[in-house]
Amino acid sequence: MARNKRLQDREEKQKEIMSAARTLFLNEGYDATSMSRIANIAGVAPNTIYWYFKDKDELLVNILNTELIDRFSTYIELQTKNIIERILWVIDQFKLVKQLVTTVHGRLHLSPEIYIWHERFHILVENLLRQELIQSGVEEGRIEAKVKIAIFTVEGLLAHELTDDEKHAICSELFKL
Amino acid sequence: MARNKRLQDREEKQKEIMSAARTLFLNEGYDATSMSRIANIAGVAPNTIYWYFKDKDELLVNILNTELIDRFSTYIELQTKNIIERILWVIDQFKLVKQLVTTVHGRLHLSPEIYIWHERFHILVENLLRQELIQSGVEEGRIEAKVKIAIFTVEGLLAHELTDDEKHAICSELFKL
DNA sequence: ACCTGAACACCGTTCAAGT
DNA sequence: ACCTGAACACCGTTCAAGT
Repeated sequence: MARNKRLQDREEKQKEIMSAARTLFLNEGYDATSMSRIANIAGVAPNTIYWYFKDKDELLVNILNTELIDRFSTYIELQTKNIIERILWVIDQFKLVKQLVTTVHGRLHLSPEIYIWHERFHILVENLLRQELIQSGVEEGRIEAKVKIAIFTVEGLLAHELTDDEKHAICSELFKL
Repeated sequence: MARNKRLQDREEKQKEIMSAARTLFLNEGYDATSMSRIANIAGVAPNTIYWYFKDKDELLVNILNTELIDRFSTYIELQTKNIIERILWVIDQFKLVKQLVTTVHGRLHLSPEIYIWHERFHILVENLLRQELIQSGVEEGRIEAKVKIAIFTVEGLLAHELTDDEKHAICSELFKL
């Protein structure tokens, strides 16, 4: 199975590069992380990364996707807790990705890949919030506006440093009525 | 008045640089605008900018401040219209600055100047929204949470492209009850 | 197919040298 | 005081050349 061996090697190398990029992106931020540093940690030449990924943006989108899948699958197993606790959990989880929220917004109109990823992400989260709002008994006509307010608030809570008490008060207010 | 002449020249040159930077920052974005292009339009050598401004971030903060003062002073004269119209006006005004909202959030932790500016800006807008919410009769205990939700929503409306109807529905929902 | 050294066309910023 | 040319230490990315 030479074919499979090759494929496995390729995936492994890809994962090494992504893992190096992931830690750097999360700790230092996207702009502050150079391809050279990623390559250094992954143990390859800087231009080798371009064999596995089209460019820096595609590398970011790949990391965002695996990150999203990981968190989302554990979210599903959280249906026992109440709405506010679930939303707070989401915010807490995404604290790590906080740096990248701003990066994504900033690169929307520079990278088509990121634009598409962002659209998909919003639809996903909006569906999730809509379901939560329906379940908590918000009347039909107000749901769409409330969904938008909710997602903007979640983004705000990610972008700005607030205390746990403030976060809790805001989430309660969000799902009141 | 050689002294005054000098001062005037200095301010004029500063304004020329800021005006060049302003148009480029708003149209192309902060990162996409190089100091060379700014210098080119302002008619100076790239490094001359550093005689007038400490660095690119300080240049941005200066532009943000004059922009803020301009818009804010006309906002004061808007007290006749109702709350929703006033907020929609704010969002419409800041559409131009949209690009820079993301930039500011992205550079918060890279530049102390921008960090301080952002804090001041938030306090200003929060005071404004708090006043609006008090006037529309929101009960004491819920005001602080509602203020945060309102400011996050305004930021969200700036960062994301929505239709006028959606914007209106969201603002009405924000100031309901 | 996979990886690299060298190069390209940029950055923001500094500094010695000019006026 | 004001302005500049030249240089510095970077970027992300490309490409011809190797295995």
